[in-house]
Amino acid sequence: MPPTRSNYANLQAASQAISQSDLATAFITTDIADTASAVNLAQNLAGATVAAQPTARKRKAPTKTVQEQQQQQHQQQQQHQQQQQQQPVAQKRKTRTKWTDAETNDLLRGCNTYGVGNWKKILQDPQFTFNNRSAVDLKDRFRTYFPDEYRRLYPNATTHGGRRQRAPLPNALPKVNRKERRSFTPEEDARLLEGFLKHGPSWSKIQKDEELNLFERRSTDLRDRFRNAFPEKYAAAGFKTRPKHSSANNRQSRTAPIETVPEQGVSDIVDNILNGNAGTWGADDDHSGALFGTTADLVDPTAAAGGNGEVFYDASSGPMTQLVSGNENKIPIDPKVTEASSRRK
DNA sequence: CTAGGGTTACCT
DNA sequence: AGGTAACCCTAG
Repeated sequence: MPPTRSNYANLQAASQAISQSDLATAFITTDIADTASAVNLAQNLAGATVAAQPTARKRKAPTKTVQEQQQQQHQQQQQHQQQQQQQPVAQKRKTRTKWTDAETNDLLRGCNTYGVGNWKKILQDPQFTFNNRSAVDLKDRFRTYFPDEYRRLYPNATTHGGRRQRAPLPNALPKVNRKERRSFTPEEDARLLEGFLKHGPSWSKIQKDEELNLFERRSTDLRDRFRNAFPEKYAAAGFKTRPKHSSANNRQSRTAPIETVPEQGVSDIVDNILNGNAGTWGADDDHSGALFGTTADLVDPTAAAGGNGEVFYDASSGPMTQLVSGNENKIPIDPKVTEASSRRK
């Protein structure tokens, strides 16, 4: 159905009615001083008021009590009065800003860390940078950029992605983008250890702990480093340490650094914890047998991320196939609800 | 807060 | 002029 057409007609009609005051308002309410932008804004203002009217939402009307209906009616009346009084205090539409590859890459990394759907967390994580985006923007970007994945993850969605197979865009996200190696300093190691004793294997918490000042490192890097620098403590905590080296590959010389994160996923960590293999940090004083305070702690999302910051994006096998479907433990839709609902004593 | 439907700016 | 990416709105 094309409501667009009627709205567009309305918009056109309304645009012609743009007054000088509208333009003036546009100038006042924006910092943009060029006429074109102001006109554009004015058009938006005019269009918005008109378009809002005839656009009947198909969404099911929620069952409201009579009292609620009256309240709503009252609110609408107030709104109406306000609109009539102080004319065009309208809400201007946010100016359109194209998503950069870097942003998209961060979005993906965020999904790796927190799981698809935790947009707020991704947005707030300081290790990711976005250009004035909201959590909804992140969701929208994911939905438009990975329609197939979105549809698979959210089968109830009937728009935005059921449509058309998205153009590949494969090279927009180079798999590599490997950061330059920065060796851990002894000071960093010390603080890392301190953080572990304080928070346990909640690498994201350690990363965010301001006192530890490990901001520059990603949570996964902290985990990798800890496993490498304190293997015995890592093992004592119930995690699998890395084998000395992989056998066949000769490239892995003696000084070979940790190259990739092993297959250990969230469930492994949770299992270890559930089995009581965990270490003695954070002495569960008042947490009802839990070694950590919250479920989120158990399901440390950092464990879900891949190694070395590489985004799980494989153009050859389709967007994010590994990310979302290769291993559910690696990239849960929502870490909170995926694991750890199993009883833990 | 997110999911999901709807809207519109921008590009070709 | 149509398609699409980046927005908005709002139920739950």
